[in-house]
Amino acid sequence: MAQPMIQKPNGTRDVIPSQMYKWNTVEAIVKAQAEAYGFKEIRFPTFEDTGLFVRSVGDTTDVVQKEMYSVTATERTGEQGTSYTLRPEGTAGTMRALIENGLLNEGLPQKLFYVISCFRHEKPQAGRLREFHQFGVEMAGTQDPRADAEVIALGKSILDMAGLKNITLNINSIGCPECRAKYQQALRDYFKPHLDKMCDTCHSRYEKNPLRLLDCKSEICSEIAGDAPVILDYLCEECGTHFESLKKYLTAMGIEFTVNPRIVRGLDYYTKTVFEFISNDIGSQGTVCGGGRYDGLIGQLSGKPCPALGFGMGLERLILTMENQGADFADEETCDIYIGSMGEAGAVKAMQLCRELRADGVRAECDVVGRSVRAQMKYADKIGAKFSVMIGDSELESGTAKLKDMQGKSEPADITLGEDFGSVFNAMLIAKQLEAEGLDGALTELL
RNA sequence: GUGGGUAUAGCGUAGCUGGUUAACGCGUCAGUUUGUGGCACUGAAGACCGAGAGUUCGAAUCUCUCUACCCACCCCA
Repeated sequence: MAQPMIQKPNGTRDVIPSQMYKWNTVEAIVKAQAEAYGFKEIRFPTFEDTGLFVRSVGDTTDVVQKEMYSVTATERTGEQGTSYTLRPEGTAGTMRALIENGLLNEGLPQKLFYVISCFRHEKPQAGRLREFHQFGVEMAGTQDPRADAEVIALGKSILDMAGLKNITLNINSIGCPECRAKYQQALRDYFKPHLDKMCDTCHSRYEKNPLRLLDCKSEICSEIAGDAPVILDYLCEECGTHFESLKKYLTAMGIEFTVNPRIVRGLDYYTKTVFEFISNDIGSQGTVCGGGRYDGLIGQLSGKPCPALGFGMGLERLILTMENQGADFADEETCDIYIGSMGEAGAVKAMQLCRELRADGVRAECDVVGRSVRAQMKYADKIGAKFSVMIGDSELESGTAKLKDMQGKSEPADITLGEDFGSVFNAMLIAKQLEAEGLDGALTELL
């Protein structure tokens, strides 16, 4: 009896070769834009000490309370009692690495970005996976609202480069710990007389996190929340001017936004600015990019206060939005030349030529199956080879072969199989690329 | 954790008033006279019809249980 096939864990995804171009497209966009804004790539462990996430994300948050994949090291590993957790987000690890490597001593602001996978034990649905991929940026060492505007602008640039439409930017300020405390009290005072009408989860929100009362989707609760006090009215002077400045800079950069006092975010470390880029094209999990300022986090982790901010962008959600909107992805490069063969001597020559071409960076393939000439040509067509050449006894004898352009209709050109094969072929390849880009005419004119 | 939906070859589907070897398209592989692709044609491989029980002479088709996946709540990227 065959054992049942083992399947991928719930909430994970394979990316098969035919889909890889989508990932390559978004990763290229994301990296290019991050670098354009002066951010440097950083890498850090996939798992960290559990305490790092508990302390930064917050021990009352859903992420920490019920969504972390944690293991406790056993005696066997010699680390008995140490608990490790697969990272549920990127900010905590980045900040830990920043502090641990002394980067805050190197000139501020530190501007970092990363492309990572994150893990949360949630029930999967559209745009939500247990292992998901995130592009993130973090800027540390400035409390200036220009930094907030820059970070938001980077997010906007990426979404624009990806060709996304109908993305709304929501911004809000949730203030510093002082003004937030006052606001939370005001919220409790407001909701208290309505509590008996409200849903169960809102009751626990009332106790644990009153800000969450604002975005309950139940009809009654949201109706009550409609007239609730607004945080912006409770901001202290500093937080208020910070927010006003941010809006001014965003406007100056031509970035449209909506002030949405309802966006709150569920990670404890946020202060002042919070924002989300939201799409309506990917189901209920519409936040493609979300982030904000977390001025207290570094101080909490290291003892040395340092303002910082950043965002995370869900790459699956980004790709999903692009797919649903019919956005363009970059084409993958295909085989440059397929060198087919007949007979043992031809096959050997084909292998030799392939090796030479590959040393020059040419994508060259030859038959490794032992197929008929016809079948080899079919294969060359299927893999999208730009050129093909067939080598048999007669070609070896004459020293020349027919180089066929697989896309064009022109007659095959003669090409010698000698030492200049590589350079001659490269010239053909470049000419073809220029033609494809419509530059051949311009080049002729230049010459 | 709570709801709803779906489960037939690699993919997409048909078959669902129970009845012989489960069909079709795409894809894959091979071939269509001697050494050249894209079209067309021929053929082949590939499914114990999600799993397990039950009803029945007989079930992919009816009943029950389970599992997986999808969608939504919650929360977030």
